[in-house]
Amino acid sequence: MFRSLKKPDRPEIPRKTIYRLSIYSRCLARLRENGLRTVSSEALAKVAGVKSTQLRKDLTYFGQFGTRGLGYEVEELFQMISAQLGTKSLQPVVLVGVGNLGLALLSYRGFEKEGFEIIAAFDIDPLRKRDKKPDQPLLGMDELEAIIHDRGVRMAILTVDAPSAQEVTNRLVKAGVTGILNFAPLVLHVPEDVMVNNVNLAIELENLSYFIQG
Amino acid sequence: MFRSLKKPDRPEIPRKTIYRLSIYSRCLARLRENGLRTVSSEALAKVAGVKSTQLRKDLTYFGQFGTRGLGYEVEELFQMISAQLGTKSLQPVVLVGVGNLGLALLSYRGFEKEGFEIIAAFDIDPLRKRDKKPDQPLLGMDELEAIIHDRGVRMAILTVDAPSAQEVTNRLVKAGVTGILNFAPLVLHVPEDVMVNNVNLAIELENLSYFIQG
DNA sequence: AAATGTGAAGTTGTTCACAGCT
DNA sequence: AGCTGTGAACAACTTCACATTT
Repeated sequence: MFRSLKKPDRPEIPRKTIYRLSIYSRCLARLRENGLRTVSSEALAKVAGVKSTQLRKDLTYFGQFGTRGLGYEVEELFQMISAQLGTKSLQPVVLVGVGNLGLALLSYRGFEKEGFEIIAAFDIDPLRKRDKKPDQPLLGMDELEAIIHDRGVRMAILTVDAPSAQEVTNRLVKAGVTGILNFAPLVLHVPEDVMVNNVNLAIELENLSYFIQG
Repeated sequence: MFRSLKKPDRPEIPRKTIYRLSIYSRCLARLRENGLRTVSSEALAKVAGVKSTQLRKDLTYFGQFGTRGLGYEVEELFQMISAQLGTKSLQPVVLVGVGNLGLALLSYRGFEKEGFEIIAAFDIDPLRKRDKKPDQPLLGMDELEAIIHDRGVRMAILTVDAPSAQEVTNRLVKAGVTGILNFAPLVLHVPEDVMVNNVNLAIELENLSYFIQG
């Protein structure tokens, strides 16, 4: 993933720290399932794949949560991170562009578990025959604005093809969306107060390919 | 995306520069399609979503390619970047884990266009009924090592579920894979000379959600 | 005049070293 | 003794300022 046009909210906390918070949160959930009550920064850092000093530094942005000589309480730390990330309440999300990838994401159960609900999907041709009928309502583009307004949607997953991506983005932004997870392989231009996270699978592969020596 | 356990190959060139090279490459391809012969760093940077100084600095790691007062030749710069990224030859890739997401990636035409070919897919249950029959051979896990050896595969896309991800990774690494694009939501542990690029969609959403103000 | 190329300055993020609790 | 919390040192990356070329 790479990000474009940052919004400098809560500017003191590094972007990467927030990113790692999500990782810590998942690791803590696993530790908790395994019945662990406390964990040291060393141990948690290991499963999260970072250095222990980095983990401790990351946490200091939010306060002090550990007990010296002992470590952190798994449950308490998990709750703190959830609160910070705002993953305690379910967030409505729309998905635009129901091709292969969009369809796969609609049936991906991972989102719900993490506090997001795809409440509707939109496509230029909602009636086209697809491999599978999604569980979510599949609507035409003309209903986009109404649903976003009515449901107070602020986030969108964009899986349309490159040529229409900017135009759809403009509509999303106008309708009130301020966060876009973009799978289209191009750089979206958006106002400063809108945030775009890009996921470009071809670039990830290309990047791997370079570093493992072409 | 985030990266774990870097391999410091060609160490002088920043990781992020390589990442942006992929973006520039796509922008140049578009400009070329539109019939442009030359482009200034200012103009290219704009479509790539970066500052022009950054683009120029990125390019200096590889040499001098521009003409002062004029700009860059689109075709020449594109060729140079392709050569650097090693995207001129087709790379064989395997995909492991044919669930919803894996199936979608198998039909994603974007990879081939960018120089990667998924030559085979593997699943613990290749005969299970799926929404769609992939174009690539869908094989059982017992054939994994043989195919990797025979075809000289060095890269893998990992779309298995979290519990089996580490075990599958160990097999991939043992068989000779040195680059893994990991979609499983956990941190893989691999030897130093193996590179993992992680794509975690839930984390991307969570991250957006934080920055747009939970 | 217009644009590149680049050393130096600035900014951001990471790691060290160790003081300070329990 | 063991482990957290953190200022200070360090490293990586970005931007500036401007010399240089066409």
